[in-house]
Amino acid sequence: MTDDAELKKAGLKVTLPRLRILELLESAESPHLSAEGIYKQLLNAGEEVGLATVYRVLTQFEQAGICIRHNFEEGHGVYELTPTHHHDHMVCVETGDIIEFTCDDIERFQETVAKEKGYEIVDHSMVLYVKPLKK
Amino acid sequence: MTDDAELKKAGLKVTLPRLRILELLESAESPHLSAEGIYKQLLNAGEEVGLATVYRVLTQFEQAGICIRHNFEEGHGVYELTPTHHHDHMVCVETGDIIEFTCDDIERFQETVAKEKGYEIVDHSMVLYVKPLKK
DNA sequence: CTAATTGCAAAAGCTTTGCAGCGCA
DNA sequence: TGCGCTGCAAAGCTTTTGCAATTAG
Repeated sequence: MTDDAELKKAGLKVTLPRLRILELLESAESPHLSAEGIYKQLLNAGEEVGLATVYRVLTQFEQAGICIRHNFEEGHGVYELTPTHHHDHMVCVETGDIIEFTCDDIERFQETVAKEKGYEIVDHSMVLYVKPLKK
Repeated sequence: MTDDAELKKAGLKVTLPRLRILELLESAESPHLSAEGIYKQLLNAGEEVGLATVYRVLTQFEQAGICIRHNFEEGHGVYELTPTHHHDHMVCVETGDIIEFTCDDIERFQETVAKEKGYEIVDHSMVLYVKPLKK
């Protein structure tokens, strides 16, 4: 689906700020971006956009299911395109690198443990804070 | 260990605000408290304390290992006494209830998956957002 | 045309910090 | 006594909101 169609499907008018932000999220270089980061990249690229618009668009994208927001312990939100396949994250405490991973076994145990307590899972967040293994 | 000794061990002078905050954290009724929540409880109890002091004391407690801070997706930090036995949390999206749970199997898989990526775990946060099972 | 969208500036919410005075050891 | 601690007020950060001007459809 084109970006254009994606926005229309979400009931959003196709505007330049929205297209640019969507493109940034889709670009492979930095799949995890903060609002501030997106704003700065747009400014550097010569786009005229307000920080408030970035926040508004990201919120709309999130509600439309286009992207999701993480709250790692960094003091600000981090956005990524809604993954086709669910995954979780490790954050390297030394480099700040964000590593994606999946673990079906863990998911299965999460379901089990929730059921034991009388609940069903709506969503979950799992972040491993890690450091590189010594060689 | 007495509260008094606990503070001294952390290199902190034994003061009224610190004792009161430590008592609140230890009280079984509300093991998960926000800075604001602690502040209000102290005011209601007739204690004279500043919100800034509550934040400072909680930060000191955290650095001393007395308590830990969680960042659930509520827009503010939540503190609890450092658990003797590690556990994770479920947050009920309907009632706001916080349920503690442990799952050794999950912990084991986390170690494994981190090692596969060339890292070792420093810390982790796992929060399941759940809703009650329909009967 | 007209409701949606935008940029700017102001404000809001949580948390931290500067500072002068107070209090524990 | 002396350094740590406290309360208050002010400032910092991320994020949200009000508003008038602009724009997509």
